[in-house]
Amino acid sequence: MGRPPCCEKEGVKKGPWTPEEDIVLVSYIQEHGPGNWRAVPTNTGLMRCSKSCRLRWTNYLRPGIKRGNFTDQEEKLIIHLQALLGNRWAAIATYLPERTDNDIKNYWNTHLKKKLKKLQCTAADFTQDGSTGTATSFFNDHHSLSKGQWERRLQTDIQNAKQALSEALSLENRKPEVPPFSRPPNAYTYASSTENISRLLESWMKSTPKSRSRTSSESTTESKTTATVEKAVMGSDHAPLASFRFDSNGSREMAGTAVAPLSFIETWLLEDLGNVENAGEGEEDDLADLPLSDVAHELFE
DNA sequence: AAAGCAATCAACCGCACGCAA
DNA sequence: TTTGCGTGCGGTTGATTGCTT
Repeated sequence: MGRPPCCEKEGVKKGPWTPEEDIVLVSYIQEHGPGNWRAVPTNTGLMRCSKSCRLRWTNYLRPGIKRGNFTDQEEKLIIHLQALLGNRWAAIATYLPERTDNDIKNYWNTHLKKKLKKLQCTAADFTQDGSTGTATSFFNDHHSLSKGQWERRLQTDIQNAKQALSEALSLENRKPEVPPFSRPPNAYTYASSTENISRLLESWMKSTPKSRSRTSSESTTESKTTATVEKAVMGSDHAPLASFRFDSNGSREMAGTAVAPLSFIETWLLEDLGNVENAGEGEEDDLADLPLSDVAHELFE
């Protein structure tokens, strides 16, 4: 009884993906579109679990993924949304379409948690001093409540967020543009995948043999890998577009790539954060001074 | 230069959910 | 209604990298 494993454990490769495997996966998805992941290892010959293939695609190879340092705005948005939604990383990631839930989760666990903890200590110090430091309000808002009150409030927050999200989505649905990730598979372009892999290969090749262990076959093929990727991904019936992002009112421009238009709630959050940012100095204190619940109640009631 | 430690992040694991038969 | 499958999600792990001593 019980569910069978998603794949046979024996003969399944684990660990980091090689560029060659990435090529195979991207080429396959380029042809068939994402989905039906169980069939991917069988049809591609990849010795990978279907889940592993899906994860590799969604977290790394998928078009439009931005990697690298989080901007101040992104950071604040994550903090804001985490306070509102809790550890619902997938939901949070919908407001940062260029970041994966995994990325956000990692960033939260490695950077933001510590940062907020530090802030919490600072806030406690402020409170003890009898001052009304800005960092206190957020934490007082949540921590002074009893557990039951806090949970009810959280439920309300979640409800509000859901409502806001559906409103935002309905607003976006009226626009001709459709977010890239909600497009049917055939509407995807894979230029960004090429860029992703090229970037990946570049960094991979830049690393010294000392810093990165690899097989001899990998090292002999690396010089031609980038070209192979380009060929594999670009040399197909799917004409690679320069960008799958859109440029319209409210969109952002990043590294020459137009970014999807801001949703209603995202705009609101960023505006709010912008105000906080401009309100004065002591950014870290201001960070924690986001009256989430109250604003949400006022805004969405 | 080398060893030890901490930080980071890609990837894995297991559970939950939705849907079709 | 039940069952099985495919997929999504969040927590956790472990390899790698960078920093400190």
